[in-house]
Amino acid sequence: MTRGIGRQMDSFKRALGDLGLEATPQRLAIGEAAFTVRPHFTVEELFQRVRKREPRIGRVTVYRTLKVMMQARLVEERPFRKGGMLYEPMAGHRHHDHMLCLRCGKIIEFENERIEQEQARAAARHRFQILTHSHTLFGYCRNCRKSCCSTRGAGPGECGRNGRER
Amino acid sequence: MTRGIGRQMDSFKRALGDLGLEATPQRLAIGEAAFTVRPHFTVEELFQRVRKREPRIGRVTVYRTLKVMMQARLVEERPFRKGGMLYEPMAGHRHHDHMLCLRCGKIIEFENERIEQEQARAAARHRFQILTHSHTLFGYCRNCRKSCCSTRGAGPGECGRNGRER
DNA sequence: GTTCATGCAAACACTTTGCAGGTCA
DNA sequence: TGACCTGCAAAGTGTTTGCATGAAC
Repeated sequence: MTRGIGRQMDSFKRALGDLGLEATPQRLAIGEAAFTVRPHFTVEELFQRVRKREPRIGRVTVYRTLKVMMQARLVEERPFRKGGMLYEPMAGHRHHDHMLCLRCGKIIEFENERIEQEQARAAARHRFQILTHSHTLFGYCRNCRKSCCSTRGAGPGECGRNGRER
Repeated sequence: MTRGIGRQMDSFKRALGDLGLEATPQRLAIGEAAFTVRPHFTVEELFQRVRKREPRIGRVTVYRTLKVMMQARLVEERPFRKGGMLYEPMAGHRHHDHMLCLRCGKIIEFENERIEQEQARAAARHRFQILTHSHTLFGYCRNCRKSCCSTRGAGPGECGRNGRER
């Protein structure tokens, strides 16, 4: 199931038009890859995927196109990892937040309407206009907390190396 | 008012001892600077501040000491900005989350007990053990939303350059 | 032929690593 | 002397920029 990639591509093409940019084969290939690759991807993953179809494409074009897609709000940038962003396509997704396992790197999505409401209320109280937000819980997932230290006080990194750290 | 820097330094010294590390003048200077510099600082800011007192200190030592302080949970890393982390001392602070103005770079702290509760509930539902979390709203602060476009759909960067972007 | 987009290489910013020298018991 | 720590320089990583080439109207 491709969760409406046609519609997402249509939005993308429309966005390109709106911004006065051409729908080049490279941009379309990048868009298609971004909408079909796994839901949280790095630039490098996207690049590798695009390369399979368009071997002559450059990393730079991926960066530039991603920036366009962000402007059009078709993807969002997530500052999960120290070196390098994770990207996430927006369309066809309900809004959600994330739990990130520090050991195995697993990403769990969750949604909570009450948090969204409280968040909006807090912003209103400060006359702050929210454009986007990022809410991420870092810790250990169901599996990793078993095989690992289980006291709350212990910091990550004390249980041996984890999948995402180096 | 220095919000208990003596106590924070004590915790730091204890943490160094616990980790089998020596309380060298460099480490202590970095600790002191970290606890007295503004509440969200970059490595560079901390480095410059430490340098005033200890001109011969190196950037590397700042990085290394910051890592120790993170292990001891005396500071936390915040992935607010694209290139480079922001650090925040923990002790003497009640827990809070952040609103970050994309135009002027202003950081507003807020706390909301109900969000914390819901967050804990969501984690429990997934058997996820939270070590830390990051909850940040990106948008425009009270002042910048006035002098700027005010439609929700417009993305950052369309209103002229902002303070933190380049 | 002009305009816009691409892709290489280089530049850039942040962080980590290798290693020689320094400090202190 | 030995253990640990520091600081320089270099390497590593992710991202952006400069510029010559290339494609499309």
